[in-house]
Amino acid sequence: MTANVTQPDKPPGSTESFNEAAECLRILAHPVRLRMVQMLLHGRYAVGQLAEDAGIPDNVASEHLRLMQRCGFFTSERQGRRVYYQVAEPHLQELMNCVESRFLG
Amino acid sequence: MTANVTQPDKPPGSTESFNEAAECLRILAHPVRLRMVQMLLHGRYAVGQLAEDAGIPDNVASEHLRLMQRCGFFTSERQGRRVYYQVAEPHLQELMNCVESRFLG
DNA sequence: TTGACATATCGCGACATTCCGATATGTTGT
DNA sequence: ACAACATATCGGAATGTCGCGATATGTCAA
Repeated sequence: MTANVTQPDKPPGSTESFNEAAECLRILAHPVRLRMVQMLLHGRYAVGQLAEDAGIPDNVASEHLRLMQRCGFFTSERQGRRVYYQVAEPHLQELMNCVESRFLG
Repeated sequence: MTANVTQPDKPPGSTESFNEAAECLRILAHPVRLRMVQMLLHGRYAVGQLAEDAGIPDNVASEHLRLMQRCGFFTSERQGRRVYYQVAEPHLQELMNCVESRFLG
């Protein structure tokens, strides 16, 4: 038995779990996408509204939203000409709280 | 006054703040770096130990650690031939809790 | 000083991300 | 049908990221 006195307890977590977590954080790690998440946690917005708020063209906003939809963050719902996005991942609220308390509080 | 009934309250946050937050999350958004943060939140480790734990060469580990040091996550302290890193950003614990509760719980 | 160990740095190729213009699809009103 | 609007998709260019090998720096023991 090799007694390692200094560090006996390594925290658990599989490689696969860290890959998932990292991929999820990578999606979140963009200023425009962060803002969109924050907006959609507070209300109901369509693509054009989010684009205007972020100061970017509509197609770019659409690409960001599609990316976040594909990884499960959002769902979308068409209503007339507009497409409204909404938060689908419950942990986004908690994560955003951490981010806000560090950078916006 | 233009009354927008559906969305009267946009959440606050400057562009600069979102840039900072996104940059910080981008650093965190890597499986090896996530694991290193988790390890260093639980104990005291040197470069070689973290490299072995993650299954990567020492120089690659050193690069990841340097990156996280430059953005304020860690500080380092030489002790003999080894260099020990430690957490310097207090919000890392809270952020890691969020990540763990979502992906490792 | 020499050799072995531990960490850090550099240059480079492979790959991913981001944004843009152009174009396509879907919706509404006339 | 058509035109105007809203969103989505595609190709490509610029930029960034990642991991590697090679090499440099720092430390200890003999």
